[in-house]
Amino acid sequence: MNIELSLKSAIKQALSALFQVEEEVILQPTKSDFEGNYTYVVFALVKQLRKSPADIANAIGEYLKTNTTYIKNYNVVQGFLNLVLADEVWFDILNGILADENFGILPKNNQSVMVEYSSPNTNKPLHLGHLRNNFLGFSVSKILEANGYDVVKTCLVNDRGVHICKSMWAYQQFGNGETPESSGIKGDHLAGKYYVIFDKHYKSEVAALMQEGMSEEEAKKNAPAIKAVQEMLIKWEQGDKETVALWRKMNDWVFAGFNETYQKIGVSFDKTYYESNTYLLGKDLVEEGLLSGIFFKKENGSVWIDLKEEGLDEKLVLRADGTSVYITQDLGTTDLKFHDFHINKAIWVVGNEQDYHFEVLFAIMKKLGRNYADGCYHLSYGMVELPEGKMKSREGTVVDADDLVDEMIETAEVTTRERGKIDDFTNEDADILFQMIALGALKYFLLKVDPKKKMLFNPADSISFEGNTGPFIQYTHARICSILRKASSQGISVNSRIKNVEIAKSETELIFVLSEYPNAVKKAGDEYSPSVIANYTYELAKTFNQFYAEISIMNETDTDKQQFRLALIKAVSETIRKATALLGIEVPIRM
RNA sequence: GGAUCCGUAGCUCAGCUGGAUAGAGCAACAGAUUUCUAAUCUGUGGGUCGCAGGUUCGAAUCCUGCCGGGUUCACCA
Repeated sequence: MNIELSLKSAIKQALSALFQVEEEVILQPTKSDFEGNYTYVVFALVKQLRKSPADIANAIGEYLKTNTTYIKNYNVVQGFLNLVLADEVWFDILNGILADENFGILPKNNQSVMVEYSSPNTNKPLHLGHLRNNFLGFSVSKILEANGYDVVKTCLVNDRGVHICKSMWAYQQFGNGETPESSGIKGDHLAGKYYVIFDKHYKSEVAALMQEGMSEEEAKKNAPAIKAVQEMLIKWEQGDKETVALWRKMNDWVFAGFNETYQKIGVSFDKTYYESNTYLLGKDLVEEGLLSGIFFKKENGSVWIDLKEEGLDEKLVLRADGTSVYITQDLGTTDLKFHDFHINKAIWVVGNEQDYHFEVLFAIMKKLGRNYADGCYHLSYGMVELPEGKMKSREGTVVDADDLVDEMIETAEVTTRERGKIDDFTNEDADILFQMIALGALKYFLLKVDPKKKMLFNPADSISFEGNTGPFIQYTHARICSILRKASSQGISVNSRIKNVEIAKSETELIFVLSEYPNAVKKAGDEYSPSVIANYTYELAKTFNQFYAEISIMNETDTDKQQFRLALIKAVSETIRKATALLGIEVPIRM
């Protein structure tokens, strides 16, 4: 049963019967300082009914108490009607949750959505910012699935362009045939190494030219290294055998490196697009737009669109020389996505520095008459900053994803070993646990903050496993499993249907929080926000721990009470597991 | 300068579709373990919700202006 809906309709009925009014009923959880579970605010009715708030509230309360079975009691404070649910209701709710294998999974909505995330460049390894992106994308995919969508996870790899040629050229010049195997360096890091080497080399060339009297601007254009890279790009586009072979070789190293990282952090894709395949797309859309008069050509041959009516500006969609710009490609790939899959919506998980780009992209799609344009959404997330400021690759302040994960695993190991609770684990099981805790901590840390907001990554906080953290939630799950193991070892099984018993406040609170899980899933889906799930899960874990500190289960002599509590904590552990799964976090049965 | 996002406790963040005395975690301090995992729990202190107006019975929440900060405004991606 959904008590909230039942209550709402009962109140609606009361309003109609008592005052002959039709009103949308909004309920809120009662603040903990007051007695009650749900609160109805009556101020809005005062003017209309010309009665005092207290009179209205009392009348409704009395009506509910006599005409429904949900309400044990009520109290009125100012215009707030606080409703205390009848004991039976708690058992109904819990039985409903226990009987529903798919608790928190919304029915299929026959809609499908594509979530594009990660989308790395193949010239350097993943860093902390990518982790936020990957965790967000993966989690949002899971959340949308739980909201009834079919989800296609995609990754658009930026595997071509000037920046890729930079690492290629530097490797050609200074690589001496080094490979991941010969150097022991992970492929993506190896490519990144040469990207850095290029940058150094290029800078020294620029500096030398400036010494000779060239302006900085000129020097940057004329440095031999950058010219060589530009030539290389042209050769690549012409399909020059040697260039393409080098490109393929280095990209393969990078992909191998990325895959290793993806596997370790537990993200995956259903479909990978490569920009090397798609970068030419979009030109036919430019043609289309020109024909329909949505785009226009300037004297030099460049193609533009006027988006002033949309509150934007004029925007270039094709260069004078006929080559694509960034947005041209995106026009093409967007069409491709909707063509390849029968999707109703497409989501791009991309940092907020591209807000303008996506505004323009969607506006153009709409003008081109693509009826899917309204289903396009830019999940724009804020930057991850360090205590000393922004991450800057040039200043070496970038936090590398692989290094960070490894450090977290080490910390998890040290912290866990210290407690001495898993001394009997095999090394293999222990390693699985350390990784689970490390990633739980990291993912939770990055996901608990509203995606839209920029966030601070403080290394000291991120390795904390106490308080509002992933490991706290994992620990709570392990605690529950420990009790269930104890019950099982005593031959006590957990019934999936429980009897009504005397119930304590910490128990009703726990059931209340449990009952809100589907709301959290819905809200997280509507807002594309894993932080809603993270905050919910923390609330649930915290409420359980309060209950745990107060109420014993295995020492309970009343078997009905014990059964009730076992069923309750089982539901809690399962809900924790389901909720954390939506965040891409696993929970252990011991830790 | 235009556009856009943000500003809540010492720090990191919730709350923002208007509701009661603005909540958590960390840090500080004081307690709880012969009892199901103390990675836990209980308590104490800590706030002009950037500032000023406005709308309303009621504003952290909505509107306007200002102050402070981020991002963006390439024939780069």
